[in-house]
Amino acid sequence: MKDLSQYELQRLETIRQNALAMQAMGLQEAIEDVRWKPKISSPSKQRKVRLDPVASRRSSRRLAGDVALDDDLGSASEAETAAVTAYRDPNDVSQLTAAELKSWCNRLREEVLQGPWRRTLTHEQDERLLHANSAWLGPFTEFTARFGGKSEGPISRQNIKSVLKQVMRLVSGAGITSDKRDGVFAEGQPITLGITAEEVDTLRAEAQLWMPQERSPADLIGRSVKGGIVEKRPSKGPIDTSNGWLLNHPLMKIRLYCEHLDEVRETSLEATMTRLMGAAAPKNKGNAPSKLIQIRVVSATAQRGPPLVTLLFSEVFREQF
DNA sequence: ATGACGCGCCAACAGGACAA
DNA sequence: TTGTCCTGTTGGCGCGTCAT
Repeated sequence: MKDLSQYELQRLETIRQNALAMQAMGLQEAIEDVRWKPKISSPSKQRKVRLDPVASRRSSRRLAGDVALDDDLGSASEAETAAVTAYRDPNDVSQLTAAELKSWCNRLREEVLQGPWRRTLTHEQDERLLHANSAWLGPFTEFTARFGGKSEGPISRQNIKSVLKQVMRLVSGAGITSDKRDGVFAEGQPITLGITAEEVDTLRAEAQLWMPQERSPADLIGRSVKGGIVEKRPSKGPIDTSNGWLLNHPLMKIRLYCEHLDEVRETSLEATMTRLMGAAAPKNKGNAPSKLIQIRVVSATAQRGPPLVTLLFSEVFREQF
């Protein structure tokens, strides 16, 4: 294992120490349970099957599910190899260190900012977007990637990327268009960090009237906004066939982040992060913490020094509050 | 010009949560 | 127990880019 930087060596050592600590606590089986495994997907019922089955036009190591590994690993010790092999998915944010998560999110935002959609922004909208990007979209992305999923779990790269693109449009004030109808949603109403959860819900209700999902989100039914009243099922007009990806999901992520900031203000950063890391009862409907969350707690406390995510968000919030 | 590959978009699907 | 709702993931397709 040559040419590894000091940082990489230190990271490998941390992973190795964690593995030993887990083993010492008899958690090896639990580690195996939560370690990445290829999903066995059940055959789809309705997805159309290619009538003329031909080999895929594409072939690549990535598409074949291959994992890129450093060639130099051949000379690594067993423990080092095991540590690196355990680190299988570079996009599994739950396995990233604080610095890696930050860097991963920075790259992702940069990627979204490179998209062709940005060329449609006016100078003013672009300035607004860049300002938000340097001010709060970073922490928003890190929080959403790490805790924005079901039961405050991580979400996929694809998911966060889709969300980011729509959020950036909303933040710039350019708003969101659809080829299913005329007009622009939320044009000239740029979202800022000061938006409240209630205001986000009003926007979601407006979104449900502008481009409704087939079934309205339950919490919005009956809500009266300037465009009308949200009904359980829209009676006529265009439908958001993307099942909420156009507006509802991105707005929900913003709301989640608003609620997170509120919680930090009302309690404390430490209490919030402790709860998020699973030490306290989860707020979602009183369910027992998942095995995954329990493991994360152990993993965080087994390390020397403060848990990584606490370190990360401490840094973020010191800047914000 | 052609083929390989990466990526975005969209809709179907999976599966957990909850209500009846 | 069963059906419905909701949210996140996956797979198919088409287009753009790059190397040959």
